[in-house]
Amino acid sequence: MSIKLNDPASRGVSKPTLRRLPVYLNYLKTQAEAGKTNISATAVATALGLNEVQVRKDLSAASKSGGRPKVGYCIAKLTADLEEFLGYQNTKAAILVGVGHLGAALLSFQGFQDCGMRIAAAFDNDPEKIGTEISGIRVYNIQDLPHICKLIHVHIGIITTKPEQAQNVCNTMMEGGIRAIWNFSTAHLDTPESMIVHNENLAVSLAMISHDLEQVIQQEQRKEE
Amino acid sequence: MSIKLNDPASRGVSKPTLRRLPVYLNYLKTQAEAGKTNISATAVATALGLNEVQVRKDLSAASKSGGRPKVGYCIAKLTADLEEFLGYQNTKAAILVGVGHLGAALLSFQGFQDCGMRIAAAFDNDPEKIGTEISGIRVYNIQDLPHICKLIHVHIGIITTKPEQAQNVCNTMMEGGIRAIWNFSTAHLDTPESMIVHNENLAVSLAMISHDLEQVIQQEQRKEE
DNA sequence: TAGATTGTTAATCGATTAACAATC
DNA sequence: TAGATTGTTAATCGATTAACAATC
Repeated sequence: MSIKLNDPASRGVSKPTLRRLPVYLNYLKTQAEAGKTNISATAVATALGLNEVQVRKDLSAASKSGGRPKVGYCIAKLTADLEEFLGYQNTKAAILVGVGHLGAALLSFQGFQDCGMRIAAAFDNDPEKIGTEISGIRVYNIQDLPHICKLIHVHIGIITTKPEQAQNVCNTMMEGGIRAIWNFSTAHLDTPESMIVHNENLAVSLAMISHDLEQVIQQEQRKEE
Repeated sequence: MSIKLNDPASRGVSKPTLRRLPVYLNYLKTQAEAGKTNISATAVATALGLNEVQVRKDLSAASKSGGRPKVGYCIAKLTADLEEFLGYQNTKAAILVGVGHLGAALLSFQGFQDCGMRIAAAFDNDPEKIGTEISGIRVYNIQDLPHICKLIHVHIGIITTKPEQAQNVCNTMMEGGIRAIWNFSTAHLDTPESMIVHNENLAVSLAMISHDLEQVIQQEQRKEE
């Protein structure tokens, strides 16, 4: 295997850059709504608290139209460029397994459409839930997953089950031809290298917040002395 | 200001390391449940698909008891060390604003306790929601936020409102003495440098998944030629 | 002792930032 | 023209990985 999988660098942007692009996109939308038509990389950097060279580099990597000296970027064009780069145009179907509190919340979340994703079906093993609909999305029996997946040509699988069930669900998803897994459970998934796995681990975020918080508080106590 | 805020390096671990620690911790728990008493950094690295030197460095930075050559780490001790390092012992109170689908899901989430966080109160501006309880957590009027915050000595604020309301909520939280914000809205928050802000942006995750997926699919098509 | 494993010091790699030339 | 801004090339910084010495 010559090209590393999971490596966005193959299309010229680093992972950190890729992470920042949606943030720029979001900011551009607020500025467009505020009635602005042009914006400079400098202004974006200042507003978001980032280094301006970094922003410029990011934008020039993802935008094909580019900006003009003294004028900056046309917000409408840049927005379109970023959306194209991020693939927001061609909507990708996804399935979700585990219709608990979090699963149901994601099914009801309206923001995915704008990012080019649509949850086509949900799955659970609870007979009470099977056959119901949440925000217009039908909940199917988990056993039907491989069959239904192949039917609707879906590549993305979202796991919102308990950690104990996650690996099993993951295996079932692979059977159904799922290529990328968005894992909201804490479980580490064992997958072949070709599988894309993105872990959305709340414990990780919380750890960072707690740690930073402790730093700040300790620092303050030191100051008080 | 001599020491950078928001910089975990001040206690000797880099941000990437800090992100991996909860992942190790989680894996250790599964191994303890499986009846193992000792584990080597090598084994952890292999299981999680990480570089073994990286794991060893991470563990030696966060563990005070350390491992023994040929034996590895005592899982129980290492677990305790990591939990202490991450501050899971002393439970931190948090408040949540925005009791929609996602907010309610977080209120019902049982996993926070294990990570040293407890949501003490929730807030909303919807009269239908104010006064109700979700998983035993009372929903208060957003107007009472500053007052209640000062009363219960809380440092962490969780924002699960619509993006339009996020900045306002953020300001109210600062009034109430909140020091760290866990922002689940897409809005970029404008805060003083001393404020800790952690953005949990689903669009960012989705962008990474879509991008990786596109890479893999394009690569396959190239192969088919 | 031999070998597995730890923990550290040095080399490499990649991302950020600084400096600069180009241009409207 | 002058100045703001773009986009790129070079320097710096930090994290990962490799090499190695220590130890049970």
